[in-house]
Amino acid sequence: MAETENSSDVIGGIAAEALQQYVDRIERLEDEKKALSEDIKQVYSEAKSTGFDVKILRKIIGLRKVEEQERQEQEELIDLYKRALGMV
Amino acid sequence: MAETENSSDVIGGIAAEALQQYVDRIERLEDEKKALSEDIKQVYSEAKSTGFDVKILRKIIGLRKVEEQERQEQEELIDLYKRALGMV
Amino acid sequence: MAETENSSDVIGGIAAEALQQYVDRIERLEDEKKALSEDIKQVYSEAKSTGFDVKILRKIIGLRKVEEQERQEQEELIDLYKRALGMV
Amino acid sequence: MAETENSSDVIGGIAAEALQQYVDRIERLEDEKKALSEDIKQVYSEAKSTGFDVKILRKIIGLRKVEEQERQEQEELIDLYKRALGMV
DNA sequence: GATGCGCTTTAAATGC
DNA sequence: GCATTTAAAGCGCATC
Repeated sequence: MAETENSSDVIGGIAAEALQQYVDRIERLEDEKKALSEDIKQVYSEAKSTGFDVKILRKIIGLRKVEEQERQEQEELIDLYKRALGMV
Repeated sequence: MAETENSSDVIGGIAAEALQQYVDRIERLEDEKKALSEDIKQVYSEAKSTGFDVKILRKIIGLRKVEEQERQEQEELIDLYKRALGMV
Repeated sequence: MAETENSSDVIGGIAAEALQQYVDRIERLEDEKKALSEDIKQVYSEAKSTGFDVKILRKIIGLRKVEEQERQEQEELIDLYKRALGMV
Repeated sequence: MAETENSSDVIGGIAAEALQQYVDRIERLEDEKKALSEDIKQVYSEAKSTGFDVKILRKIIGLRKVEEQERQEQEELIDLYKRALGMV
C-alpha cells in the first residue's frame, strides 16, 4: 500500500476515517446501553433489598409492557378507521 | 387494614408507593435503553446509505467486542493467579 | 374425526405419533446433555481434589473459549471482505 | 525459571501436564455438549417444518420435565418414610 | 409488498 | 448472590 495512507485515506476502497467514526459512534451508544442495563439491574437489586420479590416485579413490568402494546395497537386501529373514514 | 388506604399505604402487605416508584424508575430506564437501540439501528442505516456493508460493519464491532472480552479475561486471570500466589 | 383414534391418528388436528417421536428424541438428547454436564462438574471436582483452583481453571477454559471465538470472528470477517470484494 | 521446564514440569507450583489434561477433558466434554445442543435445535427445526409449533413443543417438554421432577420427589419421600419405618 | 425464517440479542430461570 | 444456561423477542433477510 501507499506509504502515506492514513486514517483519512481510502484503504482498499474503504473510506477509513468515515468507518472509524461509525464504529466509534456505535460503540459509544452500546456502552451507554450497557450502562443502562446495569442501572436497571441495580434498581431491581435495590427493590429486592427493600423486600420486594424481583421475579414478581419483573412479571409486573412485563405485563404492563404488553398492555401498553395492546393499547397502542388499539390506537393504531382507531387511527386506521379514521383514515378510512376521512376523519384525519 | 386502614379504611383510607391510598398509594402511600401498605396494600395486602405491599408498600404500594415504593413499588410504584420502582416500577417507574425501571420503565424509564428501559425507555432510554430502547431509544439507544433505535439510535444504533439508525447509525447502521446511515452507514449503509454511505456505502458501507452493514454486515461487515457488524462483524468488525463484534470482533472488537470479543477482543475486549479477551483482554478482560486475561486481566482477571492474572489477578486470580496473583491472589492464588498470595501476591495481593 | 375417526371413531378409533389412537396415537397414530390425528388428534385435534395434531399428528400424535409424530409428536410423540419428536418429544422422545428431544428428551433423549437432553438426557445425554445433562449427563455430560454432570461429567464436567465431576472433572472440575476431581481437579479440585488434586489441588487445582477451580476458579482459575474455569477462567482458563473461558479464556481459551473467547480466543477461539476471536479466531472464528476474524476468519468470518476475512471471508466477508473477500465476498464484498468479489474474491470468492 | 528453569531453562528445561516443559509441560510435564511444575511451573510456578503448577503441575502443568495434569492441568493440560483437565483442560482437555473439560473442553472435549463441552464440545460434545454443544453438539447435543445443536442436535436438539435441529430436531425442533425438523418438527417445525413438519408443522408443529416450536414454542408449544418447548412448553410441553418443560411441563413433562417438572412432572418428572415431582414424581421423583414423591418417590424420594416414600423412600424416606420407608427408611424411617425400617422398611429398607 | 407481505410473509416467513433464521440469527442475534435480551430476558428469565436455574444451580452452585 | 452470582454465573451459567435456557427461553423469548426483535430484527434483518430472502423469498414469493
